[in-house]
Amino acid sequence: MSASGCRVRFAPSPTGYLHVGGARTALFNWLLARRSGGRFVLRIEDTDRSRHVSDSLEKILADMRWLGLEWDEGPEADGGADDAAGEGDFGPYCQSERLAIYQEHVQRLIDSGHAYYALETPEELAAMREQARAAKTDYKYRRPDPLPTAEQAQAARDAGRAVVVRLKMGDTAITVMDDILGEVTLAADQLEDFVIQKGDGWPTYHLACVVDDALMKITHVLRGQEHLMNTPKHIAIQRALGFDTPHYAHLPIIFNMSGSKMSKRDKEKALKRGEVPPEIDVHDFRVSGYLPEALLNFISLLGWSTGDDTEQITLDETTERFSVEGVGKGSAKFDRDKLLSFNTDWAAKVSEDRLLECFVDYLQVNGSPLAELPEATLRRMLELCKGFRTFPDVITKIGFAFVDDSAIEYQEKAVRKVLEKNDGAGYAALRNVVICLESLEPWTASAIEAELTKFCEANDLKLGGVAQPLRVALSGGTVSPAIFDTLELVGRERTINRIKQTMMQGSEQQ
RNA sequence: GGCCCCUUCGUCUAGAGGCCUAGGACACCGGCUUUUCAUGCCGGCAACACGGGUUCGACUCCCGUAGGGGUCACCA
Repeated sequence: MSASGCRVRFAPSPTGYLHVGGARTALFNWLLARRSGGRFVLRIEDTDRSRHVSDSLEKILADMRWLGLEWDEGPEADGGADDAAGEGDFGPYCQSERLAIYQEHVQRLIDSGHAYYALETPEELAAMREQARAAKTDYKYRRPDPLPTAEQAQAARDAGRAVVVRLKMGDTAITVMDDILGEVTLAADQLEDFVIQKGDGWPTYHLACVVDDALMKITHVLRGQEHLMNTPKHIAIQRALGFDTPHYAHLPIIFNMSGSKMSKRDKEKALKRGEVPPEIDVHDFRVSGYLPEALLNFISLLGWSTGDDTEQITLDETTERFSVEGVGKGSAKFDRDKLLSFNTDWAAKVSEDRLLECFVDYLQVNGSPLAELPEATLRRMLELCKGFRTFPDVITKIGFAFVDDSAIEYQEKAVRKVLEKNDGAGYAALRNVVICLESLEPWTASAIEAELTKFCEANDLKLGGVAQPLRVALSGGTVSPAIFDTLELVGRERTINRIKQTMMQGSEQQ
């Protein structure tokens, strides 16, 4: 796209957390704005009060910020807006605060003969649809003739009936010029007079969206392909109102590996089956210990590619390379394995400071007491667990170092294999090594390494012969970071204590 | 069902008529490294949905078929 200074928008409905599909849409819009030196507008589409979920605006803003997709205009914008509200020059940016604007435009359409009052109730409409379905014919709303007058509409309202406003569709086909899909034409007989103002006086999505895009001077609309069939309606409204039509680009839809649409439903279903629910919302990935860098990078490659063999690139590099033309037409499946791989690589790649920052966020968002650990300790944990895939792996691997000695659970399998096998060779190793450890000075990884190496030579053991028993003694299982570092981190006192505790349990059983 | 969109390895994709013996990444399989678990390194398996055209030549262009998806609300 050669256009410069694109004004784009991301327009979520406040119905919960930000969905990954929405995040991809937000990202592409953000990318286009940054790439063209334009503005990224965040607009909240909350015209349906019945669907409103409390807190969801805050949640969406938090998710956007976590991803690093800052918006220039919109609620709590930090784009340096100089208007009173600090949101931007074309606010308000929540549709719930723009009712008068919509009603004014609806009135204009009525006055100009482009729209009319319609008196059918939802029940009547549903019955007509049902009738058509039973007769196996296509239902299409038929424009009343003559049209209800303003007086009739008022009389209906006075009688307690809700009155809607519909837009008159012309009798010519409408062609969408899509920057990804090309020309898409919808024949005139496929278009019907649709509702632009609901019975409660609020605009429908179509009207609000078009009016806002025009008033907010949006030049490019990037949205999901599920909106493709809405676009002719939007173009019709634009024409009736005398607005310019922005560029449109409909992004391919993101699916599950199973081929179904990714939805919150998946979480409920998994829960019902007693499975771990899959991450669907951005917040889910945050809680599961993914890095924003990895999620963003992975998501950017859903429907778009760098054009060469490079895949792992920063947001800045993505911005440099991104173009709407480079977006593919086909839908994409969300491959969690690949995301996991990306996360592993990003965790190994970002700076220590950044990794620490993300780790702390992970711990906090999960309400973990480990969040209170000294920074140096958290850094050490991260360093010892290098190669981890997501943050929970770190806890799994080294979390035992931060619990009470009495909380260690000894895994039966590990005890049998590492301690009891060969006439209790593991116990024997522990019994002997604990003596060396008790007097070792200083208690550092290198000193421990020297001591254990010496110990192995003296006892004709391989390192594993003592490292594994120590692992079981300290953690209850067979997995930990390098044994010397682990001992250092756990500390002498607790190391000795856990070894003795292990031996005691062993002798009880014998 | 009507309309619309889509179709390269299992998955994400590169490919814009000869560069293709179709490239990369994830997954998978095998090997190496290793005190455990990971990580890392090396190697391997694996695709142009099908059928017609057009062309000296089609993964690339056209038509059809099949399959997948979207949409048909006073929800966005």
